[in-house]
Amino acid sequence: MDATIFTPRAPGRPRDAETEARILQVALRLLAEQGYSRMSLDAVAAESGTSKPTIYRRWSSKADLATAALNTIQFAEPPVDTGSTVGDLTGTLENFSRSLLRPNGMSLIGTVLAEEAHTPELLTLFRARLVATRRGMLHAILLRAKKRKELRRAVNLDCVVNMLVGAFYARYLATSTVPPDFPRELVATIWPGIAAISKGS
Amino acid sequence: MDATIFTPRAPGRPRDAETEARILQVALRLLAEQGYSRMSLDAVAAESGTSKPTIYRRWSSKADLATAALNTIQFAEPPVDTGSTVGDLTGTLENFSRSLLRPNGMSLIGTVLAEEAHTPELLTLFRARLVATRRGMLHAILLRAKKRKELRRAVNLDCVVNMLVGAFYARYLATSTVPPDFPRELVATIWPGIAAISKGS
DNA sequence: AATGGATACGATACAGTATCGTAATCACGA
DNA sequence: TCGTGATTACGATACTGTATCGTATCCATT
Repeated sequence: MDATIFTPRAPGRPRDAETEARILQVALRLLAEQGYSRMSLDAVAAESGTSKPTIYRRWSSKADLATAALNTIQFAEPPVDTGSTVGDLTGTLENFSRSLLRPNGMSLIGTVLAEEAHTPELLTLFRARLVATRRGMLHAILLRAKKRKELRRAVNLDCVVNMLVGAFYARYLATSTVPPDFPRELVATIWPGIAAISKGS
Repeated sequence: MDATIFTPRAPGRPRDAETEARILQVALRLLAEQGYSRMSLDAVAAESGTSKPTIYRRWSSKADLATAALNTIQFAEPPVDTGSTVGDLTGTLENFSRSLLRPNGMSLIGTVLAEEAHTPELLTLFRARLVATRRGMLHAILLRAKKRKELRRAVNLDCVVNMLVGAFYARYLATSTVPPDFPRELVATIWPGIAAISKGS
């Protein structure tokens, strides 16, 4: 009885799913490379080997296409599990660092922030799909550690997450680079301040 | 013999210095509100009560005007000196929080990041004028503390600066808000990890 | 006499729509 | 099995209205 099982009749020529994927892929790249307002649908159509009407048949506006493109970003990285809290934090941050340093990773963040006033749905979606996911992973690691009594009771987990994640933004804003051992250094710097028992440095 | 002492001849009608200031002020506001590519010179001219040729007589291009506008941001806040390292850090971060929450403070950061590929001079200037200044103040506070033996010897000061500053970016990216006691909480969270002697929590 | 400012202009780019001929898929009938 | 028509998607192109950057022309000011 489920319409998704007995495929409902499709009267005419079916849409090409590959075309759809190609458009979204190009749109996401241009969004990151050039920012929202510089991303033109003419360019998206040309680079994806299609045409504007084909795009508008699928998405109702530029903003609609942009959010759909953002929505295709998949969070492929599985949760890290190294056995130790420090290792899990470091591993998760290393994944973060890689995705941030992907070409135009920071530009994409800049774009959604810059468009907050004009196209707020971009930031909303970015939050729900990427920011929240990443923060949730870090938060889960810290919460587990807290339940194991590895952390001081008074530690504000959100505050720690903000510092760990934000350090990458600050570093990039200052230098456009992030060294490979940055995640390890971050964890090493913050751990003595949040760990339950302060052993020797 | 110095031309700046004996005012040099002014051949024609002198420029109005107030006009210049008004243009820059409007340009900076629109840059933050709408982003670089949406900031139109027509709007700048209209809102500053002047016209485009008047703008182009002073700055050679849109990018030139935008960088000049960025360059007018003054770092009025004096260095904080409360007598204690924790107090200085907190006070400096509170200043930071205020400037960040000024309307469109984060949008401006987003714009310079998003424009990194297309108009890199914005990010370069933003770094030199604002990022470096703020980081320098925090770094100085930490370095002074280190010389007073208040910090562990192994602490990486840059790393701490990145975490303190970055936490604001991360928080804003996640929620678009920063609570008033955020600076205090940040310092409270990181201090036990970097202080030389760990006293009771 | 030389520069200031304002209006108007040219050139270009963009979002979104319309049209045209073609290709793909289905339903139906021979 | 083969063909025919109906229906929808497709790429290509052109178009409309608007926004934009940067410049030229004109009069006012000093």
